[in-house]
Amino acid sequence: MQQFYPVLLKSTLFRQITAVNLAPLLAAAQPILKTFTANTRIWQAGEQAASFGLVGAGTVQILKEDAQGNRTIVATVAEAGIFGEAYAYASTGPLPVSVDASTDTTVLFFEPQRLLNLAHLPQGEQLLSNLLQILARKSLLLNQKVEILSQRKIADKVLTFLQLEAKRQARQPMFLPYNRQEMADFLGVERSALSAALSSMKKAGLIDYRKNEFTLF
Amino acid sequence: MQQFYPVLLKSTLFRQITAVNLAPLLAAAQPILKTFTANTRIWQAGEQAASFGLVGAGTVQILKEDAQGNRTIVATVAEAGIFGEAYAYASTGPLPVSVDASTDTTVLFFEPQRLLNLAHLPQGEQLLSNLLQILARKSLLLNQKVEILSQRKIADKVLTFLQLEAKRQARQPMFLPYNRQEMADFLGVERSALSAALSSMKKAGLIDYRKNEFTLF
DNA sequence: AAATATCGGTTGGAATTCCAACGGAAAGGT
DNA sequence: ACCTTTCCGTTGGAATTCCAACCGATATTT
Repeated sequence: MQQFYPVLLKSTLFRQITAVNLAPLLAAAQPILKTFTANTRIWQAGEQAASFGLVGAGTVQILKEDAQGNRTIVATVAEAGIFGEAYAYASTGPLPVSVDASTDTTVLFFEPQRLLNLAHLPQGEQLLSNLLQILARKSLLLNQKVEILSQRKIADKVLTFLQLEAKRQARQPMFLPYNRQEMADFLGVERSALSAALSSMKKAGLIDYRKNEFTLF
Repeated sequence: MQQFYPVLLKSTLFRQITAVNLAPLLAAAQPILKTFTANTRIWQAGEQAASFGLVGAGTVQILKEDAQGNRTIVATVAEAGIFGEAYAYASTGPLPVSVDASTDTTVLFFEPQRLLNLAHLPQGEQLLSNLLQILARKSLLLNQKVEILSQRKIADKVLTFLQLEAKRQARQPMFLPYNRQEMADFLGVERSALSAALSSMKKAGLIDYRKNEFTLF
């Protein structure tokens, strides 16, 4: 377990926890450590998620599989990231998504209710505060995504997206961590339609861009 | 304050808290009680939300105001409901929405970090568990909304929406708490286009409905 | 009961987006 | 340098949605 201390200390869940307090917290939290080889399933949609995972090493992918068997990557979680926390604390019904190890992976599984008992330990409240912050920020991000997807025209989706992104990065021009296809997927539109909308907006003087570097006027 | 005990006891925040434990928890949480007359502003978009509110009496509305001054009702919060918890615990930037009292209203404002100190009190952990559950379930609801809005065709939005609703209500037929206009707003489409899609889906034998009573085949 | 308002389905043309295909530019591999 | 792959803008026709308008049915009001 000690081998994962550096990863844990840089995770959002253990943010601001000092090294000396980490061991007692972990001793009380009693995470279960499991390893997975590349391209194996960690959780299957339909299971009950009684715990949530922290990626100690490797990378996992959250997948949505529709009735026809089409796979969609919902999210990628890298080292020090956590997954399943919303399902674990909502404790409502089976998982609607599956989780795969995309590389050789080690996951620390935490029992949600056990973390609540840590409040009396040194920095136990910090840990709970981190957990609340993680869930709260996820809600805000999803709220923003809903706001974008609620726009009916591609140009409006782009503008809403860029306005939020400009606030987040607090600088112009901004660099988007997406290529056109990924950006189109995020906005819920066709890549070619997005390209057309972007060049028309550039022509109209609303925005400027070159590759992933965008300016909003 | 005692007058609000019945409301608090039926709120999701104090769910499962017994009457005898309520007073000590409130004494430590020290919510600030404020009253508002109908149609007055509680929070203005742009402010920092340092606390979150629990509606002790009345009803409040969460509003989004765009650059042109158009108001959109994002949510309505009734007695015993809470608002602003995600912004309070995310502690990230100014409010993107405003909050109005739609009737004469009393609000209890809680300091987010103060609730973390309650863990050692009787049922203090229950309170934190409730808080985590509230945030977690909000994330799941938003996830579902994103899933619906990501569908590009109205028929697919309707099907996704009805499938999720059928799971939630666990019975057929199901009753939707929306009229057509509200349903169209929720799905992010035009009312007339929704009506057309619904009747075409009924003709195709995919669904059946009469007013708000829907069946999914 | 009559008048009024609300709600939901329909319709037709305009606007928008999808979809498949193509091609040039850039990046990566051998 | 050559080949291959990936990325992105463009194009044209099909499909879908928007938008305004209209209508009948069903409440609601007076």
